[in-house]
Amino acid sequence: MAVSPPRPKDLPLNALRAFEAAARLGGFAAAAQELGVTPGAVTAHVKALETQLGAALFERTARGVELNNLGKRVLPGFMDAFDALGEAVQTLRSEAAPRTVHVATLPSIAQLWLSPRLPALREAAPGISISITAMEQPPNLKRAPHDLCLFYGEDGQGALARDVIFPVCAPAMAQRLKTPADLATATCISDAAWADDWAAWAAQAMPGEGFSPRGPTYSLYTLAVAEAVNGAGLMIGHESLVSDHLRRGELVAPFEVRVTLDRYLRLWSDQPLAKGSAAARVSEWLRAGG
Amino acid sequence: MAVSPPRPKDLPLNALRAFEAAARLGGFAAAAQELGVTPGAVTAHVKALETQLGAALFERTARGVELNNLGKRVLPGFMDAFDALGEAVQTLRSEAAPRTVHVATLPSIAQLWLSPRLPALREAAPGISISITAMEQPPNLKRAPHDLCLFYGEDGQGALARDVIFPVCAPAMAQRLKTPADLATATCISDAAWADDWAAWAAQAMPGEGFSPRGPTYSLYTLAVAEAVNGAGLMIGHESLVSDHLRRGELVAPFEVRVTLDRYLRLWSDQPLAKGSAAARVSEWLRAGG
DNA sequence: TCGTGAGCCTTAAATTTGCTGAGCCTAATA
DNA sequence: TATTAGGCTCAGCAAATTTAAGGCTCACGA
Repeated sequence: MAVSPPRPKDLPLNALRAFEAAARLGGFAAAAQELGVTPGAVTAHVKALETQLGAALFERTARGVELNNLGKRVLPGFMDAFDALGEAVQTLRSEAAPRTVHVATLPSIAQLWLSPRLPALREAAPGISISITAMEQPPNLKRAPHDLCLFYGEDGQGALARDVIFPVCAPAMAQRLKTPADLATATCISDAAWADDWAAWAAQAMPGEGFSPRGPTYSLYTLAVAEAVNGAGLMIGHESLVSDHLRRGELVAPFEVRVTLDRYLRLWSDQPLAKGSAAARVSEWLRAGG
Repeated sequence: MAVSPPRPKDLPLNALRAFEAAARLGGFAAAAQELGVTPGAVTAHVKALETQLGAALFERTARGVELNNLGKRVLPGFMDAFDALGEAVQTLRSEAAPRTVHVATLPSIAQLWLSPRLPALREAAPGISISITAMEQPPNLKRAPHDLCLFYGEDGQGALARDVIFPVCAPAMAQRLKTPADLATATCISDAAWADDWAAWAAQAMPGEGFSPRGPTYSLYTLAVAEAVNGAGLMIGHESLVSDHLRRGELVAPFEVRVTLDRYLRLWSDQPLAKGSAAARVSEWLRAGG
């Protein structure tokens, strides 16, 4: 009933986006990651929103947050709205920079698979500029500013190659390794993100032996590859990522057994790519095998 | 081709909203008003957006700005997206505060028409809290946080009353006024926003005389009414706004001629009001004549 | 059952970002 | 030539974000 101040400010846009992300992803930390901010910022946004509304949207438990009834009722509307906004932004981006393609991919794929193909790609598609963003998790293409995603995934949709793994090492070291049993005395490098690789391979190569690798763990696969080349030990090679090193002889596969995982190197986009667009041309070129 | 920084920030939301508002309304100043910020902030937002895109969205002329081709192509997508977002926000507001109704109206209507009805409305609808925001122009209900708009307008949709005007003054002064010709020697108060009222009335009451009022102009109609009650002069009364003063005898209409304008006191909302919602109940009560 | 560790949110202070408000500039109007 | 309307610039200040520390549970193992 009060006469409000001259400028009744609308609900803050960024707070609404924070709410939508947190609600959709089921937590403030996940939302913070998607939005590229810290969890504290999400906390502040949601709290500001709830204060301004005079009603809570989440139930706080020490184990995280959960949408309450009000939040559940309004979430779909916001998801649709932000989806529409994301599409408009994608359109804007591609119309504003029609000759630029943004690719999101794993750091290891970026360096070991994509980077070696770029010179030929630039030659095949002159005038197209390719920007690569390395990240650990595939982004939500409806929200993030990327045209193409290139990641490993269970889904076969848009697969470029099956994920095939096998131990690799420097040629000098391979001479001492005759059978998988020789691994017991060798240094086995692990990658933090793909910690299960050794076990997955050993399950087929040395069934029933419960192998667990002993050796250093690197957080960057690329670093592990460099160390293996230097003779620091064996590591699990992903065919797509080490084929260049194998061809050049910097790495060799000392054992016969290759394990095909239920996982694919996938290249995908959100909306169907506009025919003839830069993103479509890059995608086709990569699919055609470079 | 460069590997981007870890957090490729998306396009800033507020800048997109500024662009959408400026594009839709055809100027930065208008957008600034709708958004409740200064034009300088809109300038900065749009510039930031254009810089980040690497492409202009507006053509700058000294006479204002105009959308360029790129802007024209992407505007519809953003209008749809922000419309959807506005609807989601409206839903959120009404679900979060189901017993509150936000009304946007002219300051004069707020004080002279709405305010006198509020006590009875509160009694008829206990538990509903009514918040009134006074503004000169009807807000865009798709964007502004209001449930109901109450303004004069040409459109008859949702009309509560026709706009009928006629001179009014304090009773003491009325005794000296026998015919409209006596206006020549009287003080005729004008309202800045309704500067044409005297001419519109005179055109019918004193045809062919080219009457133009001499006397002070007030920017607030309510203030003009108070001055008229004090005997400061005659003013044009709008029937809906001065009927209470006439009934109480604080003002009288010295002449017979009443002019019915092609204008209505209108009450409207954006989305159809949910049956039984607080806004719907208030709207019905006001339409029923209080 | 009790510690211990990990995950997740919150808080407070420091920093960065963005807003305002007054003045300047340009072009169209009178 | 004066005036008006609209957008731009920049110094000073307010608001949002980060950073770092803290608290609260759950899950695990003794």
